[in-house]
Amino acid sequence: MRHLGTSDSEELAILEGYLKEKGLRMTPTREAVLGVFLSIEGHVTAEALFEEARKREPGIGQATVFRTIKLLVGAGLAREACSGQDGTSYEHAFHHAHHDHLVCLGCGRIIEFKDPSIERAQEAIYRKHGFSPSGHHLRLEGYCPGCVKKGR
Amino acid sequence: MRHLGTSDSEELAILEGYLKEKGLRMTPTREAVLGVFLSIEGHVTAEALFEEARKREPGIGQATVFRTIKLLVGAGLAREACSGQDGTSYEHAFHHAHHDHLVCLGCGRIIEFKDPSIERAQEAIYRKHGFSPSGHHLRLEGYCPGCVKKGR
DNA sequence: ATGCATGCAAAGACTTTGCAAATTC
DNA sequence: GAATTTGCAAAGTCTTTGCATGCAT
Repeated sequence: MRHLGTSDSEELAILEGYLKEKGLRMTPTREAVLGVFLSIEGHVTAEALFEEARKREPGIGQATVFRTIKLLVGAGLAREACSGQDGTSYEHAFHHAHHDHLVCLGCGRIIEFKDPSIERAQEAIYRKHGFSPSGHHLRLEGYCPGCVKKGR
Repeated sequence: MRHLGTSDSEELAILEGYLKEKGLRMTPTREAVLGVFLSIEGHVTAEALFEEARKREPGIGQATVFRTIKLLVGAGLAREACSGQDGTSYEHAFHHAHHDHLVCLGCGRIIEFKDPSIERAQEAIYRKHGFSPSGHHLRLEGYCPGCVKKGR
């Protein structure tokens, strides 16, 4: 199996800390799933994570992947990105600047972006209503240039 | 069964036009599902729609509700709102000003708002990437003044 | 007559759960 | 050694599909 690189050691430490705090254990399987997750940029479905993880840990089961994803979310390393018809997909949540999504309804392409003026406007909304901010999701849907050209 | 009110006649006409265009037919069942959908403010899950529709058309089947929702979406009357663990929920898409949501994670309160500067910024994002806009979802999460005071 | 619509039940896709064996601390 | 983790398979959700019957045109 491939080992986690040094660049992943911080995430590994976070997961270990989270597990210890919960009285849970670090295992090779969990390390492998974390490694796969960190090696994939962008969004991963549980299915994709399972396929990749199986290359490193051939005997791994789907259930373990699902269980481990929940741990990663709990540890603040992963975040639910969106639920489509391929199931829920996840994205990096640590050392990964917050961004929003522009999704093509034609081909499924996802573009990540961050817009300061949107962020500022959101802060204003929170202030106006006296809310303490905790997080947000913005998803813009439409058709990309390619799909528009093809007639949706 | 309850009949559609005059205020719903515009939506009814839209659905009829859409169906005719597709070579499909308007039926009492479809009218009932539309009526139920229009009578529910906010978000509806397919399950809730089924339960309500069954009160008006006792023999209606789940499959018909699912099939009809897709027609409503196709006709531009409904829109997918979000997919959670209760399944996908839908909201009104016609004559229903677009709005975004500010959600309190403490008490579940939902405040609807609309912010012109956010809308403008979103249009700019679409233009910048050459996308043809189709819709968006913005959900701001946090804690409302009351919950903050109570210590989350 | 032709073909769409419906309800039922079966199938499908995605996720969770139960359990005995293996592994970790 | 005690308790957690794992893989497998079964069960659970939510949604879609197949099909015979019923209706509309």
